[in-house]
Amino acid sequence: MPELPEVETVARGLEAAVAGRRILSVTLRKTDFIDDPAAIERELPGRHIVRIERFGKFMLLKLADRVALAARASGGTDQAPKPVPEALLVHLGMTGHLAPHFPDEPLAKHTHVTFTLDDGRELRYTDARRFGRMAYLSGPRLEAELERFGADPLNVTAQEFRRRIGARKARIKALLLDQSVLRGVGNIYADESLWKAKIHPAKTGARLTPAAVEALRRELQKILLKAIELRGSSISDFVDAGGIPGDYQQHHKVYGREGQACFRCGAKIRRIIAAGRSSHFCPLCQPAPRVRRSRRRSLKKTKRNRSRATSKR
DNA sequence: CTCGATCCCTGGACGC
DNA sequence: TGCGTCCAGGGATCGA
Repeated sequence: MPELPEVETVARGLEAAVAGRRILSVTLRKTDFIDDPAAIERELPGRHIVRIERFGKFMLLKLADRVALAARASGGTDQAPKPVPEALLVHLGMTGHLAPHFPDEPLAKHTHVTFTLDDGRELRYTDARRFGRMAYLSGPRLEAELERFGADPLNVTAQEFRRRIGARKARIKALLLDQSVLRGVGNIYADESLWKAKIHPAKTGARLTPAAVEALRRELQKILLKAIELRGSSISDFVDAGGIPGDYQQHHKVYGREGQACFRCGAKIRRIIAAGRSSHFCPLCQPAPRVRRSRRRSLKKTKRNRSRATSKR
């Protein structure tokens, strides 16, 4: 499942493989994961991909600025029009792949988009579950879309991390997964960094000590960098733009290790659902937060459950 | 503001 | 072998 390190790996591979290429034509098949399919068919043919960047879990295929190209072609003008940023956003979801292929390679199952390139190759997007997303955006709409997301976990400062985490009443696991808090962290790296920082996933941000918050930031960054170095985790069918799996899954300490011994203390790794996702942790190294439940609240809950049960009949 | 529930989707694991 | 069932999960959305 592509998270920050996996997306970074694919983006780097695509940067090396297709940056500078021109898109000749677009073929769409299933389009229910595309924001505006007609815009892609209309805007992309003829455009140069200048570079590929990662933004959170998105890849941005930046397109050559039209105005600059037009100005250069006409030998310049008296005014200098402001360049309008344009990009194709690609989110790989759970099972998305974006990779160049030779046209004689058979079309893989679930290939939904093909970009024919000016060197004869095809950039193909396949996605079995179609949890991914694709969108062509430009100008203010592109900027507005990117503004929805939080800090890049690799660059976030201690101060900003503390501001985004330390004052929140939500569970730390939910905060790490919330893309408007941090962009790029998913379930694997959330669990791995919480284990390393010895923080229980159900602890709230506000109940973490400043030292714990900073430890989490540092461990998260170290883990993400190491995972990028190993070209990501291949736990389902993740492969990079060249079809090669990553190696970081061999370094997972808790993810997918339910019932196995903690590498630190030997206790059995447990799995709970937090923020609607399975969360793997060590019950000894990552002690559960003390639940301070008021009597009033527990009564309320009982009452509500009872009324819900009766309303069913 | 935060929560859980629900939906989207398909392949793979598992039980019989 | 083949069927049914459950589960995985990122993100949007809704109601509490």
